[in-house]
Amino acid sequence: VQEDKNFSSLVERFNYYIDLTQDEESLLRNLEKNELRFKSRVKLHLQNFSDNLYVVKAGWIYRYVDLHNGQRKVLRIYLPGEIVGMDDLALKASFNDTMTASDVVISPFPKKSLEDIFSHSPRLSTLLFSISMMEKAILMDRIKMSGRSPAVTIIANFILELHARLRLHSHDSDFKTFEVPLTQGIIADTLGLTNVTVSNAFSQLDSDGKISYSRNTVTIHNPEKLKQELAFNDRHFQIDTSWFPPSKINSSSFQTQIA
Amino acid sequence: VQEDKNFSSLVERFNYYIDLTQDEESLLRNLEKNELRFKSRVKLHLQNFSDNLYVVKAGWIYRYVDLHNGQRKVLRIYLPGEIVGMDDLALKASFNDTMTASDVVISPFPKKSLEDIFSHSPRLSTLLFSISMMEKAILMDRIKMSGRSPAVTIIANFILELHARLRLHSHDSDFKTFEVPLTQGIIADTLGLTNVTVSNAFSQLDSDGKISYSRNTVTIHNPEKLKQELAFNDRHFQIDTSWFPPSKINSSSFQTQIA
DNA sequence: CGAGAAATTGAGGCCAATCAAGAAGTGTGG
DNA sequence: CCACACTTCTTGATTGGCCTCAATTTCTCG
Repeated sequence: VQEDKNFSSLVERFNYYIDLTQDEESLLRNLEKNELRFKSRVKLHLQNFSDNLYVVKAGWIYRYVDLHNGQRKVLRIYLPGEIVGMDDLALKASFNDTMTASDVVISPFPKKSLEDIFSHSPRLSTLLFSISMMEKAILMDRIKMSGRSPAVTIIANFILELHARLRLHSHDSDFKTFEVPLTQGIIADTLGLTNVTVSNAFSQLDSDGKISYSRNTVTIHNPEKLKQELAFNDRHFQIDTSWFPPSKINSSSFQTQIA
Repeated sequence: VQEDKNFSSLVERFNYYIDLTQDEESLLRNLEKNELRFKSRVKLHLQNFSDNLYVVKAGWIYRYVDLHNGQRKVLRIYLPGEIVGMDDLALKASFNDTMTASDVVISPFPKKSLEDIFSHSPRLSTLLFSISMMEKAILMDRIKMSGRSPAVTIIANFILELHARLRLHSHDSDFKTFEVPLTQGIIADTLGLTNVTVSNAFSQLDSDGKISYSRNTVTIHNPEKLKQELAFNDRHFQIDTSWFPPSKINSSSFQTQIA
């Protein structure tokens, strides 16, 4: 768990794509000025997501719904630097439940704070929009997979996606081992499979010498080779920033607002 | 096919959510000032989507990829008022193919034009962002479905989604019959099923008295009841606009730009 | 009217779900 | 440090639904 109070997971992530100006950085840091801490495997009884959003500073969080047939479906897993609630931004109310998968630190901020960004920084707005479009492309990749592909392929793709998302924050160029604080049951509910199938798939991937998984630690033995085999598209490294507006901040009232 | 040159499908759609000012309307109309027409069932050899986006003014379009195993996967179907290419906005290049499902009219505009919107109208930017987030929520609904649900349920949900999307443009309060210019093969490729399964599912839905499908015309006999049965979430009617910035247009250079 | 595309219907095989039981891992209090 | 309860993971046998292959009928449009 991150201990540095001044650390901003959003700034780290956004800085990956564009060089943030001081003003832009302030706008982002403004969203992470408060902190909440929670233990692992607890349900978050957050206020309605129509009022607040939550930046994940550290730890893993997931959102799910209970279906009428008794099954549970995990809709999305949130990693550090991602914003819980953004997906429901357009909705007036959300009926998803939220749980922590590990010890977490999150920063709540009111939806209204997004207005600051949209009103004052066209460039940040554009990046925020582009990141969301990228996440949409990833969702489409998942839909591309899910259509009756063999379970082993689905799981392998899922692991590759986690790998790609985590690598943004890793400074290790040979990044192939990471912790996944998820039970196989949660993974199953994410992918629309059963824990039995997930278990079998992992054994097979292991005996095929592709991915080993034990005690919540995953190792992809040859990430590049596996990506090629599965035609996996690593979306996270490529955002087209060529058409972005300049970084000038609109309106002179800005400085006073964030002060 | 829409014949009125001044008709803007974007304005119609956006006006559903907020009352557009004159300036905002001009910004949107600016995206639809050119027109291209294509016949049904043709492949669109458009310029790379990294440069241009396309507003669908009339007709249906779909994008797909050919998978290595010989299967085809339809990634998304575009209806009037939707923008082809927005999903790849963040990508530097896109390798999806595009086909028309019916006779279509589309309006190309350069990606740079989006910058105008982001730079000059925070309120439109926010709406554009919210609509994209709504589409993301819909994608998640599809993922929620696709996890090993019975084929009949998947198909029924798909039909309900089309119904909800089309209703935005229909002024019929008792909207239950509409044309779907898609073959069962295309539907199958959209949902990750086979044409055989789609056919069987439609027969069953028909004999259950829920949905009838013949000659590309769908009738949902009791939309509200079916929505309830399937716990279908109609996302399209509810966008939370409460936190939107005011409609003022930034920068005095705006009027000259769109003149 | 005729040819090609699309939809229907049927038989057989395969993969993941389900059900079930046992093993391994995790956390707690004595 | 161990004992105990609980969760998670593994392994096996059976079942069911969708895919595949294939033949026929219906639709569409020049």
